[in-house]
Amino acid sequence: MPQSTEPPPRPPTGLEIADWVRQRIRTGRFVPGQRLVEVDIIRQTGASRSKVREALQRLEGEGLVEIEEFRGASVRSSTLDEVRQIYRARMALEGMAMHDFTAKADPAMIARLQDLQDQLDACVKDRAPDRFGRLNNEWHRLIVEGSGNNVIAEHLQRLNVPIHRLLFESFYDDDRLNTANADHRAMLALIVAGDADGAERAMRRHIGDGFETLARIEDEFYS
Amino acid sequence: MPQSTEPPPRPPTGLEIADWVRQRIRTGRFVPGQRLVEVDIIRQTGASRSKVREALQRLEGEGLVEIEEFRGASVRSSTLDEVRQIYRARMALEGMAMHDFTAKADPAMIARLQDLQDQLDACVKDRAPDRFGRLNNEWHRLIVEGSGNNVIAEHLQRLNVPIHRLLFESFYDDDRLNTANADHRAMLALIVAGDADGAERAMRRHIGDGFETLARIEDEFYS
DNA sequence: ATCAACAACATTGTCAACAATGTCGTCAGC
DNA sequence: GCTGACGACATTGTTGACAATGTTGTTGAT
Repeated sequence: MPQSTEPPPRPPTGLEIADWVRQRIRTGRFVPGQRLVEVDIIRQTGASRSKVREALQRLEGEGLVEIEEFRGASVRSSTLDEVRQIYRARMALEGMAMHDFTAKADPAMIARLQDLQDQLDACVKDRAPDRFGRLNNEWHRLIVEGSGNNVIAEHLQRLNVPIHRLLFESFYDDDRLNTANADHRAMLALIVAGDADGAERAMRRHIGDGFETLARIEDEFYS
Repeated sequence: MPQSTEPPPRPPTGLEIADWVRQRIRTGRFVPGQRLVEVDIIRQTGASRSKVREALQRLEGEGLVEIEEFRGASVRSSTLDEVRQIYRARMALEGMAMHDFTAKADPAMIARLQDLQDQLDACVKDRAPDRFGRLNNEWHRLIVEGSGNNVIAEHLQRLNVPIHRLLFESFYDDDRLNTANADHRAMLALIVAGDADGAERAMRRHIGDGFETLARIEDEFYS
C-alpha cells in the first residue's frame, strides 16, 4: 500500500483492504462515527471499488463498521453498555481459554510466559505504559493461542476491537498498571500450580476489573 | 423466494440470500463439502450475482462456507475437534448468559420459562423428539435473550450452526432426551433460587454433556 | 489400457458504465 | 429572516460484458 515505503505492484486484495481499515480503526486514525467514503479508500490504497466494497461488507460482518443504504459505511460507535457486554463475553471466553491453557500447559509454554512476565515487570518499573500495552496484548494472546482452541481465539479477536473512544486510555492509569501486573503474576502462579479453576476465576476477575477501571474513567470524564 | 408460495416481487437482498443458504445448511439440504455454485443460487432465488456473491462472502466471514479463488464457495466441514472447540466456547458464553439471566430474571420471565418447561416435559412423555428439539432451542434462546447481553447472543448464534454431519442426530438419543430435560428442570430450580453461580455451573455441565453424547455417537458410528 | 496434450465448456473474478439515492447550496416567496 | 422547492453535485447501488481460471472430455501416441 502507498503508505509503506515500497508499494507493491499487485493491487491489494479485499482482505488486505479490510486489514488496512481495521488497523486504522485500531490506532484511532478512523474514529467512531466517521464516514468511510469508498473513493477516499480507493485513492489511499489503490484498490478497485469492488475490493473496497467487499472489504467494507466484511468489516460490517465483524461489527466494526455500519453500512446504511445509499449512505455508505461509517465506523461503528458503541455505548458503554455495549462495552460492558463485550467485556462480559471476554470474561467468559478468555476465562475458558485460561482454564484450558492451565490444564495443558507444558514447561516450554510456561517458560515463554515467565519470560514475558519479566519484561512486563520491567515495564511497570520503568513506567513504560505503551510498551506495557504491547506486551500485555502478547501475554493475553499467548494464553489464548496456547489453549488449543482456535474457535475461542477467533471470537476473542473479534471482541478485542476498540470501538469505544475510551478503550485507548485505560492502560495509562498508573494504578491500573500495577494491579494488572499483580494479576498477571498471580495467574502465572496458579498456572504453575495447575489450578485450572482458580486461574479461570482469576482471569475473569482480571478482565472484570479492567472494565471497572474503564467505566470509572468514563464517569470522571463526564463530571 | 421461489420456494415459498408467494414469491416477493422485490429481488432478495444479500442478507436474505445469506439467510436462505444458512437455512439450507441448517436443515441439511446443503451438506458439508458441497459446492455452492453462484448460478444455481441465482436460479433458485432470483437474486442478482452481486447479491449472491455478497451473501457468500458474508457466510465465509461467519465460518459457514469456504471460498477458494476461482473455485467458488463450498459448505465448510469441521472435524470433531473443531466441534469440541465450539462446544467449549458455548459452555463459556451460554454459562455466562445463564449467570446474568439468573441475576436479573423477573417473575414474568421465570413464568415464561416455566411454561416452556411444562411443554418440554410433555414432549419427553410423548416421545416427540423433534418438537422437543424446537422447544429446546427456544428454551436456550429465552435464557440468552433474557440475559440482556446482545453481544453474547450474536456470538452464540454464530456458534450454533451445525457444520458437522452428526449434530442433527444427537437429540434422537432417548437417554439424552431424559437427562437433558432433567438438567433443564434443575437449572430452573437454581434460577428460581437466585443461585447465579450454580446455574452457570449447571449450564456448563449441561452443554459439556451434550458434547459427550455427540462424541459417543461419533465413536459408535466408526466402529 | 494409460497418459499427456489439447480444446471446449463452466465458473468465478474484475471492471467500467450507468442508475438510484442522498446531500447541500440557492433562491423565490412570504 | 425563514421555509420549502428546486437543481447541481457527490456518493452509493446495480448490471452486464469481458477476462482469468478451473474442469471435463477427447484424441492420439505409446
